[in-house]
Amino acid sequence: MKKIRVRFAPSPTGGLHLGGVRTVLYNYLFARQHDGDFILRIEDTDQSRFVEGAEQYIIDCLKWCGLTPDEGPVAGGPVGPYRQSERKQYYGAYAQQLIDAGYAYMAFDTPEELEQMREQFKTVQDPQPQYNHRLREQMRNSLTLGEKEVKSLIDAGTPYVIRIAMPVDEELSFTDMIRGEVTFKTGLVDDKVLIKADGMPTYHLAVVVDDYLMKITHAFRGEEWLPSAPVHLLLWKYLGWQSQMPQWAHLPLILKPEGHGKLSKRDGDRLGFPVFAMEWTDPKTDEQIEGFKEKGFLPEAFVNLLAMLGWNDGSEKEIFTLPELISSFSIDRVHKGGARFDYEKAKWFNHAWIQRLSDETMAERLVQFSPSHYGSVEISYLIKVIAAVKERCHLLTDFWQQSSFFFEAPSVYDNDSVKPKWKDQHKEFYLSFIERMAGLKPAEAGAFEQIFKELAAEKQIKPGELQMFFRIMLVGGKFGPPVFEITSTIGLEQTIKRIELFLAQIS
RNA sequence: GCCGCGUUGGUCAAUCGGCUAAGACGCAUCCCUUUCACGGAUGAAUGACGGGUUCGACUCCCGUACGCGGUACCA
Repeated sequence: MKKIRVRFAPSPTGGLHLGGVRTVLYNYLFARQHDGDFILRIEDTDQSRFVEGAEQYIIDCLKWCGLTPDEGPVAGGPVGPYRQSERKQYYGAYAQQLIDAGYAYMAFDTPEELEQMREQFKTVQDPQPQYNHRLREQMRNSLTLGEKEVKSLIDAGTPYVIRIAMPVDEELSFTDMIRGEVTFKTGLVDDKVLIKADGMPTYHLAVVVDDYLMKITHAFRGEEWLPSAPVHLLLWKYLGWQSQMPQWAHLPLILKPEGHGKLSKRDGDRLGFPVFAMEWTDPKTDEQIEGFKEKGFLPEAFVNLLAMLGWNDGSEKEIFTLPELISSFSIDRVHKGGARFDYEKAKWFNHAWIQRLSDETMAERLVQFSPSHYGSVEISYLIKVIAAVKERCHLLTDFWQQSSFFFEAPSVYDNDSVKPKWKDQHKEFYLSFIERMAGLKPAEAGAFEQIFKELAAEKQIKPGELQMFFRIMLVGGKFGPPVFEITSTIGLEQTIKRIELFLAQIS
């Protein structure tokens, strides 16, 4: 049985960004495809960084995307607890085991001393000196201090960290599911901290211990973790678990649209598109950050577009449902290179999904999305309206501006487009049009067009020009579906009323 | 600086040695429509560079350049 985990650490500012959701998505697809368990782990490692509500937020986002984990802090499961803060007791013993075996050591250097060391050894060739096999000889740690001194420091309650002792010159390699074989030299990696002075493990120790205890078989993470892979590799080896090491896949990054670096929250602010799945309130600034959900994206489209950013099935198919993704996804078709995010294409996906979903489903979604606009609307009417306007909507928020006139008469008219051409004969035309329509029964709404055209012919006015005016009477401006589609939807009474309203304000 | 990973049109990308290099987004022109869209048609636009290997290289190898990531008691 495969076990695939996804882990999340609450970032200092919170929020679940595109790259994060895509990592979960690929994990999820892989798990479903191989009939494996999909496990959520919350890494609230550092209490000072932990953000209130971040965990629930992550769970809500995943739920919205339809990527609900099988096991985790909410669902529970056999290898819990799933929150790192509740697993503290596990890490210390393993760290001690590493020290005893000579694979790790205690370091008593204060932050100031570390600072000083970096300053002192900084050169042009080595601008960021590392705490590594060379420098550790000169620092205050259990390798350089005598046994007695170490003991007295510990007895005195001196804070210390536990660092891994990276071998001087070994070659390490592993096979990444996406990248193939990747090789590192241990001497070039620093002695990473495993346990911090506050006794909490760092990511490096925590992932390894947790993945082992939880019997994780596969793990996906962002490419930014690749450089620390040798540390994790060594930990698996030193703890004697090498044969049970999970398979890793390092996913390519999602890049800024125009250029340089990873996509960040600030890019969204700057360029006017969301980067989070759902709305997030920054706990420090109280700033509310709109997510894809609030922006008017369908979860189906969101998942679809994310899946295609860095993967495709080799065919021309672009629109995939989640079940289709599960059956077509394959990890070896995931790209190695990062992909720039393109908001225009994202909207195109959403447009495609709006057309794809049934009008009934769209009605439900719209009522949910904007109860203030659609909550009290008759559903059968709403479905008709959706059918009339959906092809011109890219976002859920487009619906109201494309359809408000189906529910209420326009409050402003684009008179600039009317006045230069408006003549008395036009007014006469519409007055007689009202008269003729008044004789109709409400059910004969379909006859409007015929009457309109007959009357235009009688009065010898071009129907095209008349339609322009008619449109503005009905919707207020030059937009919306074909006019007679509108009249037959809003009905006889409304149509007459709107003509009258317009005539009253134009003269 | 060092280490790792990348590099096909503006963007997402197909191609696993036979290429006249797909498709999509975006863009342009035209058609449809006397609205805004949708749709349809057409078009402009791509293998970073230099060496190999090979009958043949976008595809394999080696350099160079460029980009990204890492280089924290952050994840």
